[in-house]
Amino acid sequence: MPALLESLKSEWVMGVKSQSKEPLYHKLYVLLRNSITNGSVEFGAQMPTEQQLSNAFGISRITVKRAMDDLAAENLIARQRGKGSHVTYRYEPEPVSAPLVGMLENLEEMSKHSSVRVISIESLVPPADVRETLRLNTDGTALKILRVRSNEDGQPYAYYVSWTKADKKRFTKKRVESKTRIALLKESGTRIARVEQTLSAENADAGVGALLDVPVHTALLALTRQSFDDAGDMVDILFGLYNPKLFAYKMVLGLDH
Amino acid sequence: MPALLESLKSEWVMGVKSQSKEPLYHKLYVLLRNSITNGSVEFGAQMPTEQQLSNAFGISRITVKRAMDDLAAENLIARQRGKGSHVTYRYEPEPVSAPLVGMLENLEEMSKHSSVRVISIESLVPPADVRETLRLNTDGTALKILRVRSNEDGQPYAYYVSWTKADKKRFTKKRVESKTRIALLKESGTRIARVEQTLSAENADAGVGALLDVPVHTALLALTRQSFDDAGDMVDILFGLYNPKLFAYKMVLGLDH
DNA sequence: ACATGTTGTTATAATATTATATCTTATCGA
DNA sequence: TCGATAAGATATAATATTATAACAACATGT
Repeated sequence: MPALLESLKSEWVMGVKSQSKEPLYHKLYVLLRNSITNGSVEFGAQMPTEQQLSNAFGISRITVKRAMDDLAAENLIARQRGKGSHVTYRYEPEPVSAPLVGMLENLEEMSKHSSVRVISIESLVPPADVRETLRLNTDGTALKILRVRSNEDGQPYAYYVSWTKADKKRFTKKRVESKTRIALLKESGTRIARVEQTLSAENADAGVGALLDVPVHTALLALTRQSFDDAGDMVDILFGLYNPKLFAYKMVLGLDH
Repeated sequence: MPALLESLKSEWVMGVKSQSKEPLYHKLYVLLRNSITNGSVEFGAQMPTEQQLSNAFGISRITVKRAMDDLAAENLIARQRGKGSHVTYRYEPEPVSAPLVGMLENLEEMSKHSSVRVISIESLVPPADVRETLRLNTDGTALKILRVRSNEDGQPYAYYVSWTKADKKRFTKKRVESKTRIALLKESGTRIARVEQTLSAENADAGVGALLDVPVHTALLALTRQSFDDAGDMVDILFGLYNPKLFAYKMVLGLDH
């Protein structure tokens, strides 16, 4: 038996017993995918045949085929009748990314090179943590705005949820897409005097994953920005999630000591 | 219609159209769960009844029931015939990240409330990307240090990999654990004049996950810190991964305009 | 006791998923 | 051209999932 097949079989008998519930074809798919993406099987090399895997693992060829088809659908392998399946994925030790860098100083600059799509604007009852900090109008609602920001290539890189203590009239879709929320607040007489920001990280859920075009569970850079007016009252809170492949937060510090 | 139900309905019509494929009962479950865990519905409050949700959302009561049953199975609500379903989950406004650390100014402060464990110190040939930016000594090696930082409760919250252009003699395990790397560099005559930091996010792999005591794939706050001396040469590069549950990066900005 | 409101139980139809077998077609070397 | 290797196509049986309906049982106020 070829060394690769031997190695896979060994992993298979381990993995099958531990992880349960998932269908066979999917467990096999994951196993094979890992062997490709971690470089165990090199670019261009032939995968074990359906028959080989079927025999070695004791499952039907069709089930193996299903897993292989899934790999092909992800463009990890190319399949051909009579020839076999060959790896089309090129293993790169470290895919270096050159993300768009945002600095505090040039938030306006940033918006020049990107566009915003407003998903929704609604007056809703906010979650308790927001409700507590934001002082609310009589009906207990605030303006919830969902937005996605994309770069010049049309790739979405940021997802925002904001809660604003403001009038719905001034915040039409059009206006929000063309101006910053801060500017709109200014119009209605609210001046932002202080901003607190917290940077953290969060996993993408299905919804955000779809909007930012990243797989579920991708690590995203998370920003919470609380804006306060002159009186020290919070008038706006923004939660942002950034695709780290496309956006990173850079700062330069000068030291004296 | 009650405000809460109104609010939920609004979210429902949004979410159902965008997110696809998942079964209705699960989408509803997620929607309701969020409204509970984020505190929109308070502890003890009565949930909308199955009939109400069924009518408002245009799905069968049984499907609603399934979602509610799932909530009950998670002990988020208690259900009772004739009475209704009531929230049993107590919303806690989450004590915002314990070590809230700002910038370089209070790095020393931070180290007072935490401890460092050095995993390894080695002179190695760094990977290509590090090697390029760091100007190296004759033998082409740099000092690679792996560390884990824990808070006062012994919980590990940061994992560091650093590459330093320095003498191994000065960087013994003991010394690294008691002093900052910056201070040690200072001793050897290297003064840090400028620092560039980039914040991003990264998924925990198995190794880091074990060290930080988080599940694989947890989103971690990722920091890259490049330190430059007077001459503008980079003398140190640090890659840090932080558990966002225990550490967040906070900054306060005053606005003039 | 009874009407009303609310969840629990049981049954069921439609569809999707999972794993299999059988037959077909393309590739390539002898 | 033939035989050995591969993957593709079609069919199918057993389950699981999803969404529904109709009826039963409990809680509460009048």
